[in-house]
Amino acid sequence: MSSGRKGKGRRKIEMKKISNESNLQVTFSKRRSGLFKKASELCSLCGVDVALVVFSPSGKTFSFGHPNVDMVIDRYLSQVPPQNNGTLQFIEARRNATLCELNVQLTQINNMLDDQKKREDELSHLRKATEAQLWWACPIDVMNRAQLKSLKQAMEDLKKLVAQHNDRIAIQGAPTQTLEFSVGNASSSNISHHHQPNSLQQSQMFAPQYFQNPMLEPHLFGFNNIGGGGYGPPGFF
Amino acid sequence: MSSGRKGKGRRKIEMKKISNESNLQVTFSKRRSGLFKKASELCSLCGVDVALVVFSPSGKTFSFGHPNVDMVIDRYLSQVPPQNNGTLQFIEARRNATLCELNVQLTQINNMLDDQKKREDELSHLRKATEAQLWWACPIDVMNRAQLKSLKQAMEDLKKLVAQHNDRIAIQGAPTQTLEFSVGNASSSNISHHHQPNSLQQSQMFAPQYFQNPMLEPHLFGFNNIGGGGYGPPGFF
DNA sequence: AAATCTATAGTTAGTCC
DNA sequence: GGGACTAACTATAGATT
Repeated sequence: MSSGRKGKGRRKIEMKKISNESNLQVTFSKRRSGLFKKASELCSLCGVDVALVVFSPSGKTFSFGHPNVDMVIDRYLSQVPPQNNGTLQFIEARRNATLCELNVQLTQINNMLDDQKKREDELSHLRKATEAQLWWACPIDVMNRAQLKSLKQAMEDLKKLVAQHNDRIAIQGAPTQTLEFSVGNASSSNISHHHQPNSLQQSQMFAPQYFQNPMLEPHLFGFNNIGGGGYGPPGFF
Repeated sequence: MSSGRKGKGRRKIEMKKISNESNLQVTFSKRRSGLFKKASELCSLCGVDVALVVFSPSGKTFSFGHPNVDMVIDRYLSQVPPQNNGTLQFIEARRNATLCELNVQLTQINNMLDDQKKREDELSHLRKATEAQLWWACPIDVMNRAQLKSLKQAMEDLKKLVAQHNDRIAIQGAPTQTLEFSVGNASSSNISHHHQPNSLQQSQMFAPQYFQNPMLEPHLFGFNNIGGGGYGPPGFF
């Protein structure tokens, strides 16, 4: 009774995507639980703000936050935007989604203004005609026309601004089933769901992951030692 | 070899906020590392999307995400809004903060447009009247001038609003020190920093935590067993 | 797919640099 | 703050029900 007993108890596993579907599901559940527990413990012990969001392989959403997810996300988002470069520029994508509506409205406004301008022109024309007959008419209408012209210019500038702005906009949709549990003090648990018929969006391929922080010790994770292509050398952890 | 040796090695700790400052700091660092590692492992093993954001007691931001934090936040945010009811309605509070201003501006713009339209109508009316009967009438010029003038004013205001609007969209506030590490496959690591002098915003008091998910087993954590007030019974974990 | 079990892999509290 | 150490403590892979 010494060596052969390798079949029982925890065994080390390679740190790569689990191929066995059902195995993956089990591991996901267990580790998800562990992860959320750890996060909660970190809050409890250190009283820090934490947000954790996990999408299951089947597209379900799990999240935890102290004081709550959105608070933390907000805090996070409010400090990231300055980093408008490259990868992070889409940060406000969703924010801009609504902006898109605003742009639509602005466009409408522009259209209306154009119409107006047209009518103004008509008016101007008419007045001109009138003026032609009224020798004592004042030349102010010329002034008016000039004003209208600059006005139109202004509007065009405006339009350009909005267009630029619009370029920055991206949108994506897809609601998901979500459910909340109040944890800890049970004062304000609220539960709500909505449905989302969308199927899982996980890519089988791994996209690169990012650590973003001032001093997360990469060496602790050994990530800086990774030479090969995978997520990490087998058994690294 | 039995009882006295309590001084060395890990000891169980109560699951409540650590009072000793420096102790807390150490624990925070260690557990933060562990948490991020676990999160990363979950990604590696199950290939799921994860976002994790942690604010240190001193206000520093640590984050991890697969494929990256903002992607996941975006996904998360894009599914929560439909749930506009109750507690969660404030979800986009901050996000909407800026949007709110924009809406105010739009409203103003719309109002101005309405005014314009009204004037348009007046004008149109007047023109009709003029056209119909008084080809020799002069007063329209005056009318036109006044109306056009105010119109121009309106447009100028509008332009100003839009300009402001644009400024605000470009960027606001508070850069933060942030650093990213690419994890796993080292293809697109990008690193960037900036500073954030903000001090810690943690409340010493714990606000309630929330779990938000479809089936995160609360009993696994024992949270549903909590009768008292705290985060959990001492030694539960 | 979830609850339980078990042995073990992995994490971390306390302490010293 | 970070690294190293040790001994405990915890999480969990795999099997079972």
